[in-house]
Amino acid sequence: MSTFEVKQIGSRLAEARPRSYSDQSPCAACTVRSLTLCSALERDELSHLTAIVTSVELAAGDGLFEDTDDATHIFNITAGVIKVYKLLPDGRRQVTGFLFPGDFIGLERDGRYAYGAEAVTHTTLCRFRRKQLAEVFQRFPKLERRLLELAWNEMVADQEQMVLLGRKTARERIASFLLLLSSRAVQRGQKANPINVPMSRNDMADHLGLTTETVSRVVTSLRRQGAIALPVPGKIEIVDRSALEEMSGDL
Amino acid sequence: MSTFEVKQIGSRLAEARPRSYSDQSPCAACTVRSLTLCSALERDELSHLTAIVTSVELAAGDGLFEDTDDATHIFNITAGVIKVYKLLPDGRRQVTGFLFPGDFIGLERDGRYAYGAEAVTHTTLCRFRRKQLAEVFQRFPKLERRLLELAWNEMVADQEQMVLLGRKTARERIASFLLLLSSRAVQRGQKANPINVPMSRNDMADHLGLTTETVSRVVTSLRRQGAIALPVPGKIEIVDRSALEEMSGDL
DNA sequence: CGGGAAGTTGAAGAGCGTCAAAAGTAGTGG
DNA sequence: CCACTACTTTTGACGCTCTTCAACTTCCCG
Repeated sequence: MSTFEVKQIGSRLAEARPRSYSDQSPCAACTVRSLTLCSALERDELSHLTAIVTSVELAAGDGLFEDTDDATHIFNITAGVIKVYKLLPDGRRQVTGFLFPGDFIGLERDGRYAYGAEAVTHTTLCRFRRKQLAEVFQRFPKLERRLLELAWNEMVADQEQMVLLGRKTARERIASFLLLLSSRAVQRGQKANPINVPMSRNDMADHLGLTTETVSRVVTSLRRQGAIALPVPGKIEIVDRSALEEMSGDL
Repeated sequence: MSTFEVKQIGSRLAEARPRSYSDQSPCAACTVRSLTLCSALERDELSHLTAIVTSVELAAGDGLFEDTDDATHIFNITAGVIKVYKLLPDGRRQVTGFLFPGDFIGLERDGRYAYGAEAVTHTTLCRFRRKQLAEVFQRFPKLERRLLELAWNEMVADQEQMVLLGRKTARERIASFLLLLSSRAVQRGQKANPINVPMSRNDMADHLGLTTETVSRVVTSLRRQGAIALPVPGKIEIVDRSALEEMSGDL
């Protein structure tokens, strides 16, 4: 399946039901509302958002946008996992973040997106046109305050990631990353232990400033030493959490 | 001079003239207003900010706050350079950013600062109590919008830094850093060429995920190859900009 | 001047990357 | 249901960049 093909699927869905939303108010049933922008509005105010929102659906591997695209929209993940990345001209890639339900995507720089974004798993998103969202912001300043909070949270996470990339060893990076995935799962109301790790070794490597081979070796080493277990591909079980925590370098 | 001692100096200045500000409106004469939060307000509205602002002055090497301190204030640099950093328990340090006039400091996490902050050069700052600033925000939502813009700018910069830390070689990191310092100087209305590099090799290293020795070696190498010159300590002249740009990896 | 910090330079070593190949996994079509 | 293919992951051997450790030099500030 080509990336282009599934992008089309996403687009079709998007065009398919822009209006139905303002009637049904799907946001009222949204499971991640408390995590995201929309928590700033009361139930009866949500219609102002539903009126301008559009649903987008992506299959695993689909691109959402590239950093060369005009930053016309902002997205909000409702289900699935998205990776955002930056490329160097020679092809080196840095995955600057993995985003989960409730997270916002669409950082802009000079009218273009500040990064590329691609679905790691099958994903659904809420799509807002920037201009329209700005109008709603005019009416509800508390939305802007909420967006500011979300931005600050992300900046705190970015600080941590810089420590990881600048000062941690390969083993510390993997341990930190697994613990982070676990705690983020808890934040979203999921259980902490068998961690969902839907991204490939290569994506992990590009996120942690390593190579696939190193990630593979370290993960194997952690398994052999009994800190983690790999029951099925895509899931990692934390067997000895305190060992992982010590290895993370943060303690 | 101990860090504690100069902190006292800063504090004394801060207490010394909290009131004089609302009379004189120093913000009206502020040279970096266009870069910062205050650009969101008209001249006659500035009094609402000046009423709650306090001046702080730091000598080079002084700490502004540590990540264990209660995040009671937000600061705005008016002159000088501040470094913000995070420490690992074993002492490894990551300088997550160097901040210049117009930049904001005081990111919070769970009521504490998200990082430590220390003056690189002699520095002056505007200090706002968070609670009081929040009240002014209530009245002028456009301040929040401006803060959101500033936060987004910083997030864009953080993305770049992650690429640098995760995927660039030592040489590319140094070249990128020097070019960034140069372009940031231009943003603040200074000239691009003899770059002010007030931070120590050690600070640079901790910012770029390297060691002092490596920074020193690469800088020497760049000088020998004629890309840069070191007329005086603390200044670096870009002799061959396009060579630096090629070396940065971004082109 | 003089003493301590900052910066430079050198030699040796470690950690991670690179290259290569094998093993495992998933999707496809007969 | 199985075979075929393509991709991902794992494992191994080797090499290189950057770190580490150490000594020396330069630069400040008293």
